[in-house]
Amino acid sequence: MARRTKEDAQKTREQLIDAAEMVFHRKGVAQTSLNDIAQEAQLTRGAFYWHFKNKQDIFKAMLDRQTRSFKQTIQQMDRVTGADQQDSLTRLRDSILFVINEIECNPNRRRVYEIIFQKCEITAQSEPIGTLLKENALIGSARMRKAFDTAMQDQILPENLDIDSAIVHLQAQVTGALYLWLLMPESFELKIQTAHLIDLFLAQLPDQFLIR
Amino acid sequence: MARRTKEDAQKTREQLIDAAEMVFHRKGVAQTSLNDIAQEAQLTRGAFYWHFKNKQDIFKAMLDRQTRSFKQTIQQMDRVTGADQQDSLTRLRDSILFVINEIECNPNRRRVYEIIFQKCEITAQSEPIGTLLKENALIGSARMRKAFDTAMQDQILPENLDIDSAIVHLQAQVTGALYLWLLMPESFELKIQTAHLIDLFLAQLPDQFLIR
DNA sequence: TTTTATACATACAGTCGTGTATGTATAGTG
DNA sequence: CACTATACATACACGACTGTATGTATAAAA
Repeated sequence: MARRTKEDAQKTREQLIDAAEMVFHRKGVAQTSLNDIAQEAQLTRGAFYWHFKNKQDIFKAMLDRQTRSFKQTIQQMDRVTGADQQDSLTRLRDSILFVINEIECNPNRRRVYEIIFQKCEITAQSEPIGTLLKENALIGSARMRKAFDTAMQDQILPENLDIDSAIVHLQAQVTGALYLWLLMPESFELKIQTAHLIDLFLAQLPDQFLIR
Repeated sequence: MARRTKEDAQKTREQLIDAAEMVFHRKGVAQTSLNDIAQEAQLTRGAFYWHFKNKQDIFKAMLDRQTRSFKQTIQQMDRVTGADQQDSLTRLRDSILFVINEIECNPNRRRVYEIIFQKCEITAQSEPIGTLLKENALIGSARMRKAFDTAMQDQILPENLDIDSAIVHLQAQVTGALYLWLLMPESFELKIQTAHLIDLFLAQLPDQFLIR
């Protein structure tokens, strides 16, 4: 073995991240040694240290890759769904269900989400995972807020809707369903129940959550 | 220092569990060494190994203590709430809010729940945490099922209610709210929003979730 | 009162993981 | 073509943590 082309090097970097994902998922982040990752990728720690500073670094790289890939997928979906003219609430519904479907059916995404929810520790010294989780939650609530705002402008929702409460409720429902399903996938059908959840929520939205 | 009475020994055991709780919460379970725990308790690893087999063992002991204490607290609450005759749904509502209030306001419970949700890894080789989480979820859903069943017998709920769906929805809502609040306690008021959540859910329960 | 088991503290050995230093074949560069 | 930087593999040094062995003062038992 010896020096490869730049493309080869990029490939081994990806291989290392792939391997990290697998081992993190199998053993948990803390219980994974750099040797575990290198072995899984059929490489040595020499290759690892060439591409990454330490475990923290590859963990961050893994999350970054997932985030970027997911954002791209969602953008593609937005372009498709945004094209046909639906009301903003239906678009919100569809995009949430799209995300849920991605996590359920795309093994890579599911693996990373299981790592996030179950296989890593969120502490001050183990950033950036805590920050990332909060950012993701904020992105989600921002999207919901946007949808509710435009729905109010379009007279679909009443003026005196308590948007903040509505966001908390919807986000809690979706997050909780995802969390429970990742913990016990056999206990219910994620897509069906989530769809049901959102539909009921949106149906009652105009009547409930009113201020005063 | 030397040998103490049996009561003293029991006390040091509790001190060690207390210390473990604190350090687990601060650094995460995996990043905590047995020396960390002993130091936090103003003891040495000698004391630790007298009372516990290893980190796994004290982690389990910590969870057991919490579970037993929580069950006791809930039983006391049940006796009080069970005394005055309310319908089963209101009792379910009150007991869920009681649990939520305990986790929010009792620092020990909150700490342990933050450990469970954020500061430990759920893997096959790090049992019993995964099993405990699933058991807890099952206990919760069993309580809900019981409440719904008696409510149906009391004609408060219609016969053709889809209990399984209803349980999933309610549990997802509560779990999600708790998860999000423990992650971002500043983002919303847990008790208020959870109460709102449950009330809306119960209000729509007779009309929605019907089979067919 | 002597003895023994207890409840720890201290000391030691061994393992494992990390980070770095060094070696090396080759792709790229002038 | 010689040369250099790259992309790794290998080797080494070090610390940290674990588990156990041993020491010890004292509560409890006899």
